[in-house]
Amino acid sequence: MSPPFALPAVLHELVRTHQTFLTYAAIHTHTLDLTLPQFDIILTLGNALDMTFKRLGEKTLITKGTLTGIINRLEDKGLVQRVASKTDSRCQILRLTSAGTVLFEHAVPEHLDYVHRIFKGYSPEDIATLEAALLRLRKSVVAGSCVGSGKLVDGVDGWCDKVKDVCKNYQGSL
Amino acid sequence: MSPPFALPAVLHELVRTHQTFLTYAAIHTHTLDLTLPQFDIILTLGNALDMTFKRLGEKTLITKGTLTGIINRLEDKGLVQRVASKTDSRCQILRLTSAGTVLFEHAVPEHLDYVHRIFKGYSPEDIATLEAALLRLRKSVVAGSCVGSGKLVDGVDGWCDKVKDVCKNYQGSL
DNA sequence: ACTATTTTGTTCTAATTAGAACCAAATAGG
DNA sequence: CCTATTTGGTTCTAATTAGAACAAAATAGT
Repeated sequence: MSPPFALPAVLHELVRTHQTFLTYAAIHTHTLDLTLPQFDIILTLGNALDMTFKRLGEKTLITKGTLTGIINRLEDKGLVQRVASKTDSRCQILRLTSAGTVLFEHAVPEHLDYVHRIFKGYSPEDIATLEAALLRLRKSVVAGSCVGSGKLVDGVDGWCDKVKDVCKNYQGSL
Repeated sequence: MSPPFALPAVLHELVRTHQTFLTYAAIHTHTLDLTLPQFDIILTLGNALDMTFKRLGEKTLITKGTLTGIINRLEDKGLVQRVASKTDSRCQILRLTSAGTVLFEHAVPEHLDYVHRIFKGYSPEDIATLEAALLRLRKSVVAGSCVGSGKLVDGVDGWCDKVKDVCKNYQGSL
């Protein structure tokens, strides 16, 4: 029986599906002695040149305070290096080391094969429909943020901007 | 341009939609000086009697090591109390205090109104379709776990059981 | 009745999360 | 050219995450 006060079942399912996926994906990355965020960064750096912290944060959705710590740990593992930018003294360029590149070339195709198993019974249309449904939901969350004056309750400003910031457009992989 | 190695865009969208929803939901719970996991526990305890740690962990998908810490902090806030079980000395029964009940009665309807804004433009069919699609994805993740012998690579056992454990059936709210 | 196994919640650890405060560098504006 | 503002990355904080190890209690099996 449904309790008298409950979040919509669809949101519960969103959280649960997300958690199940993370658990599944982490099982493989743990065999590489990497956490999911660490692997995500290796994947992102392997696909681009001259990545700054700012760009990496945008692509991986990791906030900058957190990102500094993760990069430190990847540096300690010898997989990532920081290079000072020649054009902006505030910036550092992040690159995979030789070991990081070797890991990228071996582990990423393996991981993608592993992840693609999820969609064994899906048609391309099924995948496109699900992706569109999720995008719609994400846009609705942002739209929900913007109802009214932008204030949820008296005294709480800026929440519309905050959700939009998370939702901001960007290109790139997970 | 799509990078040569990337996770399926639909999974990227799942992660992003989930994060956007959490950010949105947290904006409201922060006005109550509660984090999302804390609020989730208040919501769950307010809807049930005689909740044990085990049952609460199952309903909220919070692992037990984490749950102990969150309950401690809610106890410190005077919102939750532990009561020894009369039937099993290992167990403690978790209940909302008077203050916790007052908070539940005021804050939860407000939060549900806030969350329901997301679905302003959705028909009941839209919501049901999305929920079914997410459930299918979650089941596919579990099915992906079970391909082959249950071993991802040599030396890694039990991952099928691990994902199934996360995916285990249960009733209740988020 | 006894032994072996499982279960419940706690403690502990390493990593991540989000975000504020900070400082130096870059940019905007007059 | 100067002042004000914004930006990029670091440091710091509190909370959460996942999961192993543990001890005591309950259950299973003989």
